[in-house]
Amino acid sequence: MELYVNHPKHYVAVDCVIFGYQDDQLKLLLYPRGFEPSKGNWSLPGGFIQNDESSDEAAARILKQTTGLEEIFMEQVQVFSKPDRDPEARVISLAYYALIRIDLYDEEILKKTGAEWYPINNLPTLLFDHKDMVDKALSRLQQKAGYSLIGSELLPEMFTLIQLRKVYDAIFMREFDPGNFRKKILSLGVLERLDLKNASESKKGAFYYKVKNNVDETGKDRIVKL
Amino acid sequence: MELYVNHPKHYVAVDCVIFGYQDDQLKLLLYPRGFEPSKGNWSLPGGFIQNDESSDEAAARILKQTTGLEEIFMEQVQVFSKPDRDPEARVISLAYYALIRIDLYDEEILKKTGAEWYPINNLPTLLFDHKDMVDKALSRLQQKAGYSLIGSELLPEMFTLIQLRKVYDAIFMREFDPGNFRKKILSLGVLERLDLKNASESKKGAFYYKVKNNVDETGKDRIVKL
DNA sequence: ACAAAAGTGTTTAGATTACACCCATGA
DNA sequence: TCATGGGTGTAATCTAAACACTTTTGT
Repeated sequence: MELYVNHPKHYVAVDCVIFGYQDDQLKLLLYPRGFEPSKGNWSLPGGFIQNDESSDEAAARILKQTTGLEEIFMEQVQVFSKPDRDPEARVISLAYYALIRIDLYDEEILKKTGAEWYPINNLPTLLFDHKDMVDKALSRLQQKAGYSLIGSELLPEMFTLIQLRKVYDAIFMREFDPGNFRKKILSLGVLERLDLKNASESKKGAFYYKVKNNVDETGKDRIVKL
Repeated sequence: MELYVNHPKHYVAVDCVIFGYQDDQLKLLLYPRGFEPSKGNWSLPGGFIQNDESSDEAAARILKQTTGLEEIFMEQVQVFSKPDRDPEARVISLAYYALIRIDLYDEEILKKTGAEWYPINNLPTLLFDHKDMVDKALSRLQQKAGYSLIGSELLPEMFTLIQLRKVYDAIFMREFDPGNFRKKILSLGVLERLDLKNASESKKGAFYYKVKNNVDETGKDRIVKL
């Protein structure tokens, strides 16, 4: 049919805000841009949506290519579409964010591509409107983390409540009260305590927990008052 | 530069979930689809993003075309991009939602196009994935209305607290306690009471209120516990 | 024994909820 | 005056926040 034929087509890109957690800090995976325009700026990993894939699939593909990881939590942020946002061509871009475990990240890729993990509080100048994408992605992450334990995606399968609290400290850029945080999280009923302690970070040792299977964490109680 | 040239281009559409409020109900503006495929289904008003406009501008343009209204509250919902969502061609669609006053809506347009206002609880079969768009838009609206007085966009500039409560009843599909709702809303400090009463809906008459100018309503207190 | 981190308990302030009650007015 | 919605007040409950206290263990 000829219905659509009078309308323009556009390049549609996906850019990924990839969050990791290391050294008590929330970090972002960035790539050096090796060509003009804007050579020298850092950029979010991205790519173009192909004919046979949805945007979710494109985002997963790009994440796989840039980190080696699959089956990762990802979520749409929003579309960035100012006609001149990329001076080279009209590109409509859809931002995603992902939460990954830096300890699973393939170090080889870092070396090959020159990618780096930057602390969220100390980012270099970013390409185009990528800083806006990061800001929006962070506020989405905060929102989501406010009513689910999504922050645990940044940690290994087993983690202590202290580790989890520090992740939340990093995500919300504030310090949660240890006692209150523990009580609040446990009251959600989505964590399972293991018969195993982490002895490496203290003398007494802290119990490991893991997220219960088959638990729909969202829609339950609020973790952080927003 | 030839960097992008190997990648496919796509039609990018904007579809608008247009909410209105009438007869104590939340309603949706729908268009009859007059041609195949899916002739007879109802559809959200939509259009294609042009070369010189952002998606926000496209959404505003489409809203203007279909309702005659300008400067309306609109917000991105999300992208729908399954490769086969439109059987006719690969179309990536970005859903928006808007809140308009039905009383300002141009009746002429209804007659010309066959458009109709449908109660949100009693929708006909919708085109493609438009039902998903509506569901997602509604939950975004609820979320936003949960921490701002955005619901007042559905009412005239002056409204009584009873009218506002009924709008919130419709948005959240539950009944708020009259006394508690009133206290909560007033405690936000974003409404200004006028020296004017609405005598048409009761003997005693209820004071009109309006949203204060220059007040950033968001980020304040929560209205509805989610 | 004691320092240091893990974990528990207590107290207070504030918010939410349910619901009783008073007020103003037209018929 | 009385029925009807508009508007206020209050007690019971729940939650968040601050912070003191107890437990465990390596040195």
